[in-house]
Amino acid sequence: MLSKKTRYSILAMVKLAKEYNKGPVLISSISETELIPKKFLESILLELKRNGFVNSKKGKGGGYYLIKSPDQINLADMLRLFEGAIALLPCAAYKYYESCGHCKDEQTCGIRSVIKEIRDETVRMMKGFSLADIINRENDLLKNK
Amino acid sequence: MLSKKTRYSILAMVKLAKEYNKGPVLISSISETELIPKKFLESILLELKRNGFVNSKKGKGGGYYLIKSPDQINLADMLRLFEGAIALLPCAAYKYYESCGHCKDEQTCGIRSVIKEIRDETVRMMKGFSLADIINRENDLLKNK
DNA sequence: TAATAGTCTACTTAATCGATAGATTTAATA
DNA sequence: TATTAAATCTATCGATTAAGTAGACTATTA
Repeated sequence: MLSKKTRYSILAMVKLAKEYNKGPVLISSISETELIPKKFLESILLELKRNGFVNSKKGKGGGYYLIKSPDQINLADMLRLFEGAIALLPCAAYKYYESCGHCKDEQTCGIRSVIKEIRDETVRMMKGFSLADIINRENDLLKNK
Repeated sequence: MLSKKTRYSILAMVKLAKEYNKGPVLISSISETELIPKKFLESILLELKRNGFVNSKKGKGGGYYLIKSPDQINLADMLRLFEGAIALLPCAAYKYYESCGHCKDEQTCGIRSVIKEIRDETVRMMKGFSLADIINRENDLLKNK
């Protein structure tokens, strides 16, 4: 299950994607519409900024905004930031690889092998979902209602 | 990432699967070959027993053994025991459903919709991997080495 | 009945999660 | 230039969970 931090970051990013190219969005505006504790959201947005997802403008008329276009940001990127590895085991991860410290030979470990297979498919799916896809999905669901 | 508890339980179950129909296996034997702290392993096996995965025999010649055959126990079942929901969001879970408390209308929430899609595929994959599959995989990897 | 092996209760310790408070810096505008 | 609006930084906090340990107890069987 995703942490609140990750959930909040996704909610915030989708919100910013909806306001893409419409100027900066206030923290307090995101906080209110998405029901996220303001102070907590501040720290999340700051981290998103440090990692190149968003940018901000200080002072009057300031706020946060997406740097890249909504179809250039996918779920896999966002999850990795706050959750770390996508794989279920460290020995099956690429970007966050670590030995599990249990099996004698990683190359022939059956557990690792199947977990890797799951990981590969999960990453493939997550990369296939961008912020733009999520917004389109929402519009489709509204239409067919 | 899976908790140590879950990892240890998978290691222990695979071990028991390898010894299926060969009589009870000692906690200390599992602890030693799989490098799992004994006391911690005790509590894990107890929980696996309470949940119908294994059974035990006390006294001399005792130990733990699988109840069901290794091809009848899959990854999804095992993960759910110690990790809870497989879905990344509570609103996308079946067996552990909870409202997320953020969107106005769950039926048209784009985030939930894509997370559900990922969940469905993940569960499908996990159900496809049994303890027997993991052991077969290991044998295949050894053969092709 | 002695030895063996699982079971139960109760801790402990460290890390992480979720969140808040308050002071500071930056920028726009009146 | 003073005022105000925003983001930023530092620091801390309480609650929960993860990981693991200790030790007494119970059941089995040779």
